[in-house]
Amino acid sequence: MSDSFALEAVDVALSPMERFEEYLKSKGKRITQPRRILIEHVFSHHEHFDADALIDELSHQSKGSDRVSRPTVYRTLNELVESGLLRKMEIGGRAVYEHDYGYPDHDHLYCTQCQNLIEFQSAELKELRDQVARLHQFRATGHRFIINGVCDECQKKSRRKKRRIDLI
Amino acid sequence: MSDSFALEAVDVALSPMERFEEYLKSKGKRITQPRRILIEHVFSHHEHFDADALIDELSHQSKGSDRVSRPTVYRTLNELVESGLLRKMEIGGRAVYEHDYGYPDHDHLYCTQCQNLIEFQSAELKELRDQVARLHQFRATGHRFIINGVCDECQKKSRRKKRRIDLI
DNA sequence: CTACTTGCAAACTCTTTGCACACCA
DNA sequence: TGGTGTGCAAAGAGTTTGCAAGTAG
Repeated sequence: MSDSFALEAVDVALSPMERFEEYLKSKGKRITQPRRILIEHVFSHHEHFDADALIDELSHQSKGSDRVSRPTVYRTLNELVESGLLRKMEIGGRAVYEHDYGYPDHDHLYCTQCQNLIEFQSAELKELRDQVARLHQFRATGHRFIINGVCDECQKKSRRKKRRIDLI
Repeated sequence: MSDSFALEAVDVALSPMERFEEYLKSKGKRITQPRRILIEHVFSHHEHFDADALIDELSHQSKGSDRVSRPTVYRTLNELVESGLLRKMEIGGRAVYEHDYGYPDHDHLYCTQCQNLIEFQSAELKELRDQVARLHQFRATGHRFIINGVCDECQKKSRRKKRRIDLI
């Protein structure tokens, strides 16, 4: 899954690993090898991903040293979300994760053809959100805004295909 | 699940049942008893609901005359979405449906405490959406905007509870 | 040492599908 | 009558859980 890399990373004092260790300590949890492997892996790429991809990469590989089991992948993903390192969203019935820590707030364009998520930022949206919330005496803690449609790439592909058909 | 009823229904020429019959005919599908029961039931209340609620109400009841089986509930829900009568959204991993036909476009505030969906309309949001899409050469076909947080009701409840604890 | 973690297998939830019978047009 | 639709049971996808063995602190 390739993404748009238009957004700049935010400067953060601690690395994701360090931040996760803080979180674990604060909860009386332990810094274990599987947790280390998983977070290392997750923060080495900057993409949207789902649990299945992670399981393919970490669990299905036969070499034993840096293998992480399916349940541990799920358990750790939940911890990463709870600790604020990852953001989780549901698209088409499955959970999709992305970096949250060290990454600016943003929303997404979702191409229903190629399934790509394109990120964008909008200050106006945040204002609009708070304005709506205020109007309803609602204490907003977050939001999810996804614009569905067809990305530039896929539109071009469709046009090319259509032209080919027209020639017949 | 009780909702806010702030939104006015839009005038439509055909009843949902009639509209669905049109759709079925156009697809060479048949107007059957289970489909009639389901749509009648769905459009008699004006609430957000999930497949499970419908199955409880239509499938688990033992009396045989207006019973609809689980698979037929799912099959018909998909047809209702495809025909434009219902809108489907995913919240917390499960599908939630609401009336689309004869109901204005809107978005939602989602209370993470009581799970209620509160509807709101915003023309600005639509403009914002189209503006963002244009900027990315994206052909927008729809969007989903959900503001998460705590509704007025639940904030009041929390405050009452907090006060009781403070008194101890 | 002791409580927290892991991996395995199995359970669970939600949704879809194969198939024989039923039914609408 | 012929093709659709239905209900049943069972399969699937995605995720969680119980438990015995392993390991961090």
